[in-house]
Amino acid sequence: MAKLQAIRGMNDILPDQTPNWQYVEKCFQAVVRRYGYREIRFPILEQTQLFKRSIGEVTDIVEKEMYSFDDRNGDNLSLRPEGTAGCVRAADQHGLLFNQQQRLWYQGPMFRHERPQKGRYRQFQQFGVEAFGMAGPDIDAEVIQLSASLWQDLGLENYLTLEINNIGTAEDRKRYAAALTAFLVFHAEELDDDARNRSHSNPMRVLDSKNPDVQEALKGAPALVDYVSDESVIHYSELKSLLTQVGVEFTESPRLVRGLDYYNNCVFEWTTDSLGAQGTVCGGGRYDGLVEQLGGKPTVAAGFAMGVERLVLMLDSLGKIPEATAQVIDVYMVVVGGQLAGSAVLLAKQLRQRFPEIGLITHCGGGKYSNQMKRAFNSGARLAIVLEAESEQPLETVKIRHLIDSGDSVSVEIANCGDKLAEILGISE
RNA sequence: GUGACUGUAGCUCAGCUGGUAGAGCCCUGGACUGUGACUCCGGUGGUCGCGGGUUCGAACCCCCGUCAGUCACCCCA
Repeated sequence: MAKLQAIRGMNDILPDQTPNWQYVEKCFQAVVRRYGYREIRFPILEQTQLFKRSIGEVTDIVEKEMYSFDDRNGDNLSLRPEGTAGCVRAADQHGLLFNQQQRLWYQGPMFRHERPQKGRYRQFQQFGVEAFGMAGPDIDAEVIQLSASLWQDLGLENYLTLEINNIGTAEDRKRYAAALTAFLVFHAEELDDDARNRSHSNPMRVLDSKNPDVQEALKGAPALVDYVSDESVIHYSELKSLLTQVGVEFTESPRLVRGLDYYNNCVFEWTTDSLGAQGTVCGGGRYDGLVEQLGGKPTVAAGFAMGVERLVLMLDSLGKIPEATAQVIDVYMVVVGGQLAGSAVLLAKQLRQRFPEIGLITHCGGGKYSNQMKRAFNSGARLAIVLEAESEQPLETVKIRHLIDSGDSVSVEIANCGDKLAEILGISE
């Protein structure tokens, strides 16, 4: 019988790696707290319709990457491929949006059926923030600044670059898309199949094609800038001014087009060249029309999401994860002789009650002294408490041995073990 | 979804032109050591990703399929 294995593209994160994740999570939570964002949690499963209506019917995500299925009631459900749609649905359903401002954050797994690759998995973890009810460019700037704060805390500020672009309003893009389609149809012979197919369905996606021939053909194509309304232009230039004032560097990328339909006005991406082909670590922008599109009252919004796997990969390869994040044990209790098991569990219980912060492993499974000591050293503990019977008499003393500093050991009466431990570990009660 | 490369013990790898597998580390037993780590001796562990085909016989420098990984395309976080 073949061994069962994890679903392709869905990874187990093992104990050696989890401290790295906890480190990133801790940093992220510290930053969002600093900016006054509150956590929201919403289901991993939603009606497929939610994603079709928000992300867009003709996007790659909806067309070929969603995990969709009929449940036992015959409802068509999908594992969420991103967080914004569910966040909007949840916030609106519970009346958090109408006539209000909200700063929200979330974290959790997303699912897309893509071919796995470094930094791209079928189940992947995202952090995101969404801000509702604020129309000005100041909230756009805040959201971007928040992400920049995180890079600073993680020590990544020199490894990520910010690209921004103004994609105008939905109306602007409708007019632009028409003009672009006309251009692409005229130049159809110079395009590749992929570009040709998109000329009608999603012409703006053709713009960021990596095919040099396509890029060559695009010379002379109508520019989005010329179709963007004055209002958008002003909003965008105010955002740029704010970013400059706050010291967030950026480059403008006229070709930056996000793959989800709900974005409008300013969009942005943080990218790195240290992750190979999956260079985008964080992306977002404004989505003023989405709430209404999903049936809510018109509510402006902006937000972003970042890929945690990519961040962890980056931090790991750059050596930016502090040593101290790994979980360590403080005390390893060595128990030689089966008749001491009762004394051991009792002492351990008392110590754990008295020092709730320390980590204490009691050796289980018996074995001779030398092997237990070996485990004690390998555990990384600072101290070993040694319970060893000298005779048939009840145990009166234990040894406390330094494992890291000196190797010295002291004998203490079992009743005074806690006091001695507090003294050595410098715990004040 | 497309292409290229890769897949041998828990880990890192070796295996000459086809004849049914080895090393180091790890783990473990013992010796030694004033009770772990040095040194010495011994041991566990692999139907060579899986399934077929070619061959008297393939881990193999043969073929096909399949699964998985890596990288690129694509996509996006």
